[in-house]
Amino acid sequence: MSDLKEKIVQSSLRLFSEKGFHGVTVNAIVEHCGTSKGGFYHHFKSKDELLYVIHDTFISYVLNEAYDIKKQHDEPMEQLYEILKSHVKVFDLFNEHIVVFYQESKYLKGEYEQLIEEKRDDFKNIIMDVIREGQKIGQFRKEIPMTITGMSILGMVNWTYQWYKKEGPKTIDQIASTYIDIIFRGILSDKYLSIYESSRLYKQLKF
Amino acid sequence: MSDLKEKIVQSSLRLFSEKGFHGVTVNAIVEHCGTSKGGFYHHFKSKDELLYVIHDTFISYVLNEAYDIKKQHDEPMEQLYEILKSHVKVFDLFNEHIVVFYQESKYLKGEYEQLIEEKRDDFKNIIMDVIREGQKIGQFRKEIPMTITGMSILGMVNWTYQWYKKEGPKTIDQIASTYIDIIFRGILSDKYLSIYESSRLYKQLKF
DNA sequence: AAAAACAGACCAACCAGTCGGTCTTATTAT
DNA sequence: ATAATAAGACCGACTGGTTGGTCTGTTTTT
Repeated sequence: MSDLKEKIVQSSLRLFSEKGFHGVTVNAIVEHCGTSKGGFYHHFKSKDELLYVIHDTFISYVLNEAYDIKKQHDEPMEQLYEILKSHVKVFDLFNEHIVVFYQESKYLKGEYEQLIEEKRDDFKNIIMDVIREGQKIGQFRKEIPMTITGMSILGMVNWTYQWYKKEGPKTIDQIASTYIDIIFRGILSDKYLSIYESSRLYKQLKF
Repeated sequence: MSDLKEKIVQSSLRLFSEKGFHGVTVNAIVEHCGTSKGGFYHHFKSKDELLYVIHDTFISYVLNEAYDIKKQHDEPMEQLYEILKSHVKVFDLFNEHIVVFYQESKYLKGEYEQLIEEKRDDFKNIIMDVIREGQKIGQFRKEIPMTITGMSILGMVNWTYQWYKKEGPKTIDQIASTYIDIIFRGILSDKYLSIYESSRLYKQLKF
């Protein structure tokens, strides 16, 4: 990716995450990074394409992480643990991407919308599969509905974008640890809760 | 509130929640509810004021509910239980308000923004106070940080707007029950977890 | 008769995107 | 090596359509 294109993405991330997609004009973007309309439209077909690129960069990264983790671990408990840990860390790496992703995805047009939705669903399904499998083999409690459990976890984690600030008092590791601990107590079966509490996983957590 | 004003709010709720604030023109709204520009601007100073009214209706309701519950119960555990139960139910009553509230609040201007932010903070503080008090008297686990715990809960619950559909397979009561169960297992101290599990509160839950 | 409720043509501002042109870098021909 | 040429990168004035909001006038209610 050329220097200018990267610069445009960075500027727009900053501006979009602050003022929203519709609160930022193309002129504002090119001014912010010291280029021109011509420069912008040389690298992007439209403002909508820029929005898509931002979305895709983020969701592709998250999705690949999840795939990798699922390959490297085979216990649902460990898979969930690692996915959560990795996914929360993304809030440090892709802070601005995430704000845009969750605030502006409604404004993705046509094909762009579909492409992102697919990957978004893929990620959701990975989580759901982990939970289903975990319930099946008795690691997770069977009495609570899978879908709601999955959405609870996603909600707790994804909501982070609403309040997390890099300069804030809590590190991203503390946040991840707290999430994991609440969730694991909440959804692990009694048997596996005690296994978990005496395991390496639990000891890694830092509050 | 006059008939037409109510109609305008209803139409705009429908349209905003589907297409977003910037995806809907004032003309689209007046067309949808069979009035005119004149009719619209007779009742609202601006499109921005309409957005504010929608925000305020919702957050004021939620806030009052929380205040009432805090008065009627004095145990943090019960307060949290009732607030969660009531707050989740709001997704049935104010489905469209909520979508607009969480998607478009960035576009509130000037004073409107401040007014809403205040009430939003008030609500957050109520939750935080309940958790702080609960930790202090030993109902909630002390080892996990209060702020993150609070935001976890808010996240899990608020995220509901992203996926809940009235026609969906899960009732709002099932969802509330699942949230409460996961959260209570996650944050209650061992002593109070067993109290909770043999209490009336637990028996009310329906998965 | 006066005030409030509503209608709809009109306007001014704004903004995504275009287009002809310039400058810089890469490629080819001599 | 150098001139000639092509290609890519970038500039910025301009445009055409859109949209929030206004204004004058009409109807309905008090």
